[in-house]
Amino acid sequence: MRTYQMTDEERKFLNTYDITSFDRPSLTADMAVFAILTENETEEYRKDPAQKLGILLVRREGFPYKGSWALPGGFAKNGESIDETALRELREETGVDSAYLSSFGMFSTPARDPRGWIVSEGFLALVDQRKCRLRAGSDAWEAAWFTVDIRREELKKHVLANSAEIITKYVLTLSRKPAADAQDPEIIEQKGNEAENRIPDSVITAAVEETRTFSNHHETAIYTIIDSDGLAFDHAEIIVRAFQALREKTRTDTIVFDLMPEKFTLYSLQAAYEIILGESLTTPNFRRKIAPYVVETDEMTGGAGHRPAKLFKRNLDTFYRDTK
Amino acid sequence: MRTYQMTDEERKFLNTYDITSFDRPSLTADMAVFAILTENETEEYRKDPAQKLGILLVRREGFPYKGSWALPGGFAKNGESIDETALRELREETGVDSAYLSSFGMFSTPARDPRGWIVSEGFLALVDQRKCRLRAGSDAWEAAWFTVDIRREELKKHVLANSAEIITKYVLTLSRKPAADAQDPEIIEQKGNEAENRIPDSVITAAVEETRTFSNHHETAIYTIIDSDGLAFDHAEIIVRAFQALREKTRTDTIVFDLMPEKFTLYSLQAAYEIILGESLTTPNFRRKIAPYVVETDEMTGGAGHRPAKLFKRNLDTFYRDTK
DNA sequence: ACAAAAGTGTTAAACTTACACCCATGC
DNA sequence: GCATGGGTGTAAGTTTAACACTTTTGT
Repeated sequence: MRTYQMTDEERKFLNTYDITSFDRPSLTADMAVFAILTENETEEYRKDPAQKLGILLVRREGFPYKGSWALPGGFAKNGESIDETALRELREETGVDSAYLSSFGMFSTPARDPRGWIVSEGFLALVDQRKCRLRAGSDAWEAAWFTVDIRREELKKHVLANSAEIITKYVLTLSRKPAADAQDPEIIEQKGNEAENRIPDSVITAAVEETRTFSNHHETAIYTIIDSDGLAFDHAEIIVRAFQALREKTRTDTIVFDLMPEKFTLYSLQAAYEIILGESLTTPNFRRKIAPYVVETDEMTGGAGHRPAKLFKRNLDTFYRDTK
Repeated sequence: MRTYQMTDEERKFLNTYDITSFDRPSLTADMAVFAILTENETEEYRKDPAQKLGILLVRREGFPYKGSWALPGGFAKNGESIDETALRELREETGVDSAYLSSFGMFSTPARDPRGWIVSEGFLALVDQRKCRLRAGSDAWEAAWFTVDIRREELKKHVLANSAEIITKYVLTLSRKPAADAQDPEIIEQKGNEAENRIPDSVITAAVEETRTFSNHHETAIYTIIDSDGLAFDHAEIIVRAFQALREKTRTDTIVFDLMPEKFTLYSLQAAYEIILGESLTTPNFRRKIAPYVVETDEMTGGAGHRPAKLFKRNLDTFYRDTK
């Protein structure tokens, strides 16, 4: 029971209160939807197809940044929470309505959108690519998976007695996943279009500079988009920050399972970790670490030019147990 | 260099684009400003004064929730980022302009504010109480420190084969810090007021229920305010979530230093950790752990009924070094 | 046969945890 | 003397990290 009681005086205040008389921003949810993409089969019968980190982008149909690729997302509606906005957008864009979803920060740099004052809450979404059914949303006429490659480069490290400045450059390379072939049921609805659009603008590059300043015992990070070729708005920055959030959460939580199909081999799970963390892990150690979070099934893989592997699934017991 | 070029067609679009024709929310930054409060001296000459976790609240001057206590905060202005809003509010409210400051999530439940569609970004701020100079902001006529006590209570744990529901109740008790006495320079400006306000409504209680649902391998947390006596809006929920963020960050980062004065004893640092984590730590182990983050000064405490302690300060070297 | 992935065991080093112990001070 | 906080050492237990090794498959 809420003990707050409204008085007549207050009721009168609220009736005459006009919130629209104050300047206020539009609010959007921008979605960084990650998945593990499986490269096309190689000819070598032994070698497993390579796995890559993928992100979902949509091509902008209208101004501004018409024709550029952007993160899926959309405006919040009155009467829904921002999480509901994010879930609605995810559903519209991928057809998936249950996925790992969490916000990782607000993007509100002045003039980040030429249309006016628009702030975005960034959301990290992890999906199993094979469950996605891409289709065009209201503001976009094409949705596609891009592989993500983020190269980190430390440009400058200035450490003084009681202040420091560390500049890091993130070089983003997003490559459009080779067009879905016939047997791939991924694309359901996609407006066929002019020849111009068939030209595969398959690689997007961008560079974001992160300036971390330490002074007065506090850290501030500022991001500047150095170069953004074919990516709309400040989405290059949002992608970098989303990837950082993904890496951070991968280290601390067991969220990688959300990128996997229900049943998976331990090797593919390890590969997913390695892709996100950007380092190779030693198999025995990795297995010991994830052992509590998986359970063996009685199914096996087969048909590859090597020893078959047991299929595992998530151990739900330890999933619930992590209640601090 | 930004390679995006605007066409005439796009310029025309933007000139006629009216962002105000869409429904949009007001945006505020709500600040959970934490500090370590030192209780009044005890009579026992040996015993050090107790330390408590404190939070800054302001009493609302206008409707709605007139007379209730609320988190400090305010509306974002066009032309500033939300972090700038937060820093501006912190400065206005405490006089502090350099502090640990980070956002911990958006609050956007429909109807959370009776004035209309208002969403808030929650900010965690950690300050050294002794550096604060409280004063009234534009919307509040009184600011005060409250000690924070959050009691956790697991109400229900329903774990099935592949779903679970865990309900936890957080009972909040906020006690106004005994009025500043003469030698305390904390309060600079404070509008003196009617006798009614002298009655010390010194204790605020509230209860928030957290429902964590696990289904489809995903976790969702929903917060419901069960009882909020004297706290405005959904601020009881924001305080609980801010405290969770504080505890989480205390475990992973070295943010506790931001609550401490420049020079401190290892015991007071340990006490700060214990207050936040809600558990007692063993001294030798604690010291080993924080040893890399502190450096000895040549100063000592004295005058208490026990052995004097060395004063330490933060080791800035390791502060910068944590660059992953 | 052999390359690629699947999978196990062993050991040293690092870190965590628990606990036992002594020191210095003001009254 | 003694309660209180200040401070150190040691040893057991656990976790992490590195590496060496065997197994199974399709061509």
